[in-house]
Amino acid sequence: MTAPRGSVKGIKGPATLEDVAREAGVSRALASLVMRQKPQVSEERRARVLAAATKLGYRPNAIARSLASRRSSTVGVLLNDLHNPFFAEIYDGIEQVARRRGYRILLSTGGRSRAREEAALEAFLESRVDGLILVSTLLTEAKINQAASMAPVALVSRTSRSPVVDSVLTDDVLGAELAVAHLIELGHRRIVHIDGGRNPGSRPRRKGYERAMDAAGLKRLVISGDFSESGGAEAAGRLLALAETTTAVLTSNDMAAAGVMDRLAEAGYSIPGDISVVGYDNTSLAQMRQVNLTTINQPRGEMGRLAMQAVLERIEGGRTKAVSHVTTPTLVVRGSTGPAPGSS
Amino acid sequence: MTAPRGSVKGIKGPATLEDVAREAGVSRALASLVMRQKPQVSEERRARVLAAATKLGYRPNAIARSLASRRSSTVGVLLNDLHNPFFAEIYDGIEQVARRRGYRILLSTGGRSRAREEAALEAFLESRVDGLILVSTLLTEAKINQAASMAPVALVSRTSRSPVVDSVLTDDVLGAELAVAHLIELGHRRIVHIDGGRNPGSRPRRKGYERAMDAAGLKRLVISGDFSESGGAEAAGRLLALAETTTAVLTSNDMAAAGVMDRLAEAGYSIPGDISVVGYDNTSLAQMRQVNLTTINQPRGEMGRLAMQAVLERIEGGRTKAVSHVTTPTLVVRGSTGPAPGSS
DNA sequence: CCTCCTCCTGAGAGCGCTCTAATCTTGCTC
DNA sequence: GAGCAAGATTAGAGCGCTCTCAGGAGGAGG
Repeated sequence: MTAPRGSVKGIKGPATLEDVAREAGVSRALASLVMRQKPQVSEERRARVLAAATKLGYRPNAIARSLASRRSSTVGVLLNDLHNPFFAEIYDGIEQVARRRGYRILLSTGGRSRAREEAALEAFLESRVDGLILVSTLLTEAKINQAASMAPVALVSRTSRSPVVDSVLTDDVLGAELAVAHLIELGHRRIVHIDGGRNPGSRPRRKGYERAMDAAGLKRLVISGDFSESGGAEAAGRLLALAETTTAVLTSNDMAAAGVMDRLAEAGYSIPGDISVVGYDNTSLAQMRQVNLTTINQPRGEMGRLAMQAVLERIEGGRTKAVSHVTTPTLVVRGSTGPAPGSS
Repeated sequence: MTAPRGSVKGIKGPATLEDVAREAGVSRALASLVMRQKPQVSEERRARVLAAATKLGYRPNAIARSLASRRSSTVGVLLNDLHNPFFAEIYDGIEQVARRRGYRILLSTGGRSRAREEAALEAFLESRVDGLILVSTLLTEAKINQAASMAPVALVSRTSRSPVVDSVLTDDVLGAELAVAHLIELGHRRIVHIDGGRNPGSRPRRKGYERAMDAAGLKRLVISGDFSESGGAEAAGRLLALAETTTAVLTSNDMAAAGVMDRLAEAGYSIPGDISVVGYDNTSLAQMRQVNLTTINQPRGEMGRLAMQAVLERIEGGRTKAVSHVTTPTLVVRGSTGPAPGSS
């Protein structure tokens, strides 16, 4: 038994506003006003239209609505990696605001590939999203600016010199400094930084490390890595091969830190007995007791919320001046850091 | 300096197909044929249209296209929890097929709340998605069937008696049996199951546990839990309070297993020395050396791919008979399981 | 009882594109 | 060179909705 679709004659799709209006005995325009909850409709008519809509199982066609109103009420969100729990919480913040304000979210992932991010961006633009949130994107400035000429853009965890793009970031220089200060306080002197390669956010973290090390008069050593577990493990391998005596490692994200810890443990080092490890992001991963990682927290939910709000301010509020929200990172001490060996 | 949008007169938006056609000196219909890569167009005209499109920076309006063609080329994907890495990989599989076949994905998360899932479903339907993939959804059969009357639906990790809905699942009964068999082989006799509460997939896993225990003539003990770390920890707490002597715990997902391990370790038990723990899903979490969890693998990427293919078969192939793909789980032995204490 | 205002209501013109049906070209055949 | 099939191109009618605007219904004021 197939469910009867729509109403009266022949093969008709879902009920349209026209059908509802006819059923209620009013004009299509009036029915439209009711569906959009406009005030200038008499209670009696409103009730009649609503009843008709329910009777016919009417469901507004968002596509037609978008075409006619020239607004899609949709914001495109581009995450570069769904697997990183860091992004899930940013998404939560975005989603929360979107839901409250009646916006839909079109989500895409770049899969850590620039080409795929470009394709996703193009798809967003074709879908005529009203706004765009690019999280830790790999896109070039040029592409971002081009997109910004079509719809408001907010960047998360990525800076931009563009005057037409909003951004939400954490003071990563400070974050890294916090981490290094913590290690120094624990007596560490040989502190290595495994950086995040070309990922956005990687550079300021390295800079914070360098600045803090310089300020303390300590020798810097940076090993290149990336934002993944395997990248961290691989970098740790290279660190071990250097035969440098190191007592602490600052990584540039938690996943990389987990990889580093793996590799070090495998090589027989005890953490934090022999080597202390600090991550970055305070993802759910770091919070797990088995990982128990000292790390730098970024207020992710808040960041997502700020980004969505920034976009909405441009869409609905007409703001045109770029804003940049810089949130403050905090140090979260857990079990992966301890006194430097030999320092009483 | 604001970027000039579109072309000629006044405040015009982005270039339209009409503009392109005019620029190329052909009809709108012809330009449309070119944009849709239809073959019946002479090379000369095709090139002219393409050149005009490039010149004007034309970008097809997906909304207008959807309205006119009555297909959105979009599939809605509802994940119930973005934080569970299990879902990220299913999404990868879905996305991979979607990309290859030219479909967009509209993603929503239910946030583990049925009300929010219902709202998300409604939004999908209003957006006139061509198909729907519900992953481990909390939605009622009635809602699912109603949705299925509007667009093809595929369920992942959730069964349905409905004859109009496709489903992709893992043989969870077998999975749990595999886990129990493994534990028995290691000499365990007192094996407790911490189940997944009302989450889809939880029931067959419990059934597999019960069946395997019965078959071995062992006493069953099920403690209710859920699919989260905190739920696992909490259930482990209740297990400890029972003062039962237990040597092995089978949880119903990896996150819960991590919570269980936390709680047990905190209570002074060594894993797997005193108690063995088995998870379920083989998420990236289980693979981490720090967690190193013996677990049951589900072919997630494959499951996502199958779901997307099933939906496409209905959209494009016109299939109407329901299919149900059952994938085979496998046991992945890691460090969280070992011989039962006392069994040589 | 008529005018002016304030509210409502309904007609109609699109939004940018697809798609069917009709028209126009060509290239062949005989 | 007429006749015609096959291929290339175009006109035109929507898809379902929003939105502007003219016009109608009441009520207050004169």
